[in-house]
Amino acid sequence: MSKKSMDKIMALCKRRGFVYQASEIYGGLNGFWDYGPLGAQLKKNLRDAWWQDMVMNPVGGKLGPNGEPVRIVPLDTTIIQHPKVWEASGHVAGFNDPQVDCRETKARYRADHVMVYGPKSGERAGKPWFAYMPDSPSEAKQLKKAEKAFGETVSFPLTKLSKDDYPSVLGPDAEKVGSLTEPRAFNLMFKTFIGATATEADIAYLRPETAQGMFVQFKNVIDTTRVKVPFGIASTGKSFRNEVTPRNFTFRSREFEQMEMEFFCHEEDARAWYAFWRDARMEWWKSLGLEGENLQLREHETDELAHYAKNGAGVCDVEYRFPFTYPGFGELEGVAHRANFDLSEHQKHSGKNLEYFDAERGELLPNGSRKGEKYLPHVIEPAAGLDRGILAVLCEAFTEDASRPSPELMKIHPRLAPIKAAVFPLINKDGMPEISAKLHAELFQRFGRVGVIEHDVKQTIGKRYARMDEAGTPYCFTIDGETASSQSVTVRDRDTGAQERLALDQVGDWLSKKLSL
RNA sequence: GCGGGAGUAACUCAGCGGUAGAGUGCCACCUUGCCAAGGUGGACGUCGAGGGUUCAAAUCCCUUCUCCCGCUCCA
Repeated sequence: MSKKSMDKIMALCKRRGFVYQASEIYGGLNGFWDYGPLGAQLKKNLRDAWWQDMVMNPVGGKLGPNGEPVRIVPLDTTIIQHPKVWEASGHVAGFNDPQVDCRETKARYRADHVMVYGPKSGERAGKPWFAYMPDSPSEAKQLKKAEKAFGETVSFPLTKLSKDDYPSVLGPDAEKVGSLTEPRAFNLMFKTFIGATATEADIAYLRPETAQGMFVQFKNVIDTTRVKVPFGIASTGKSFRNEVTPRNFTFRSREFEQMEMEFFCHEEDARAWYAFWRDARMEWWKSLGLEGENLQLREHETDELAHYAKNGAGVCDVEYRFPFTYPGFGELEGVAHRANFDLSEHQKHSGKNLEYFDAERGELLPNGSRKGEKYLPHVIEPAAGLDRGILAVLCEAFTEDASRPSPELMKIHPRLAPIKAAVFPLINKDGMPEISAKLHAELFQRFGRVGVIEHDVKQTIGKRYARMDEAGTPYCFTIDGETASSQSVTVRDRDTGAQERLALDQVGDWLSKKLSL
């Protein structure tokens, strides 16, 4: 897959009603996307699949590393939380990524990523600081210059310099000294006001992730549901980030939907649960048709770990090879051991005790019970992007086959396909439309709760098949000249175009089996 | 946010100071005998938006918005 096919995928998404640009008639809005009729259904199907496999019947009934069934409860929390939630989570500080621009090369850098070479002696003697980006060609180049200027050289982060030093910095690829601007903050959280007066005191933020709602309500869930550690809390919902540059179709949007689960366990068990969820989540994406070399599991290197994940059991990403990342990969879901960072921060900022009392731990008492242990559970967090999942499904499904009369088709997994099947009369006369209408009504009645069953009598059969190919409909049932006499129909497979005959009264059962219902 | 390119029908594009066009798609009717077939007719545009120059602007100038490519970012 290449960039070129991404254009075709986007065109198909618009043409068939999967994805539209938000507010399109007003010129669109950068970083915002709407889902059309097919896309909205596809998105619901993916969200439902997650809910089914994470909440209602976690991991398909597979036992956890403790030998017990996995227990997960759902939660639905607000988009706007108390502003202190984001101070506790580190988002107020962490989302203020200061950036520096180079006036000469027009490059932009994150201030905390830029490093500087200076003299070991501390005496610069009018010579510049030599800035560089680690692991870029500028590193060796600047080191050479710095050694020539200072002899013995040391490196440190750019942010250690004071404001007055910036005019003396030589930018990573710059020729002239002093081309770097001072760091400027870009707050990535959407700001809003609570109440109609809209004063500074009323400032609140739209959540940048759903996770914090689950940590904030951890104690309520423990106190009201009789769940015992280990267990999980799961949520789906919209989150918002003022991305500097939304790009790549829906991949990086400013408003997006997450499917997150926080799994709470004892610190000793964190490693086992981390491995369990990492593998389970990878398997889940595979089960939806993202198989093969376009899907990979990547463990993070220790130096790229987030603030909450240092020294943990690990962090990894389930990554998909999108056409626009090819030959690289882009993140679909992150599985992180967050330790007890979030609970301990909320405990600190709220002043409320969030410790869990575990009656099954601690020393054995003479009466056979245990003394119990109080602790802040550790968290394994599988956090998936719903919109990214949709995008991966669309990219994976998109298939070009020049040998077919309809060269573009969407091989969407039957579980996710927005339209599950279509019913057509071969010709719109000779009694065929009457039979097809009846079959459609039957199927609609039976399968309406899992997806759409389409009925179309207009235009040639080839056009109708082609439309269903692009919509990703896995099966088409066609009433033909033989149906009336033999009480049978043909069923066409979307992916192969192959047809077989089925008894008319067996169609429902056949479809049910194919959809694994 | 910075630098480069582009916005004309739902889509792909032509027109580049003088009455807005084509193909595809869409809708209706006819035709139909398994893979975007054919015929006839029809609907759809303040030429991305706002301002300016001109007798006259899709066309020239300015501003702005959006998209694409880089920097950046990670659900």
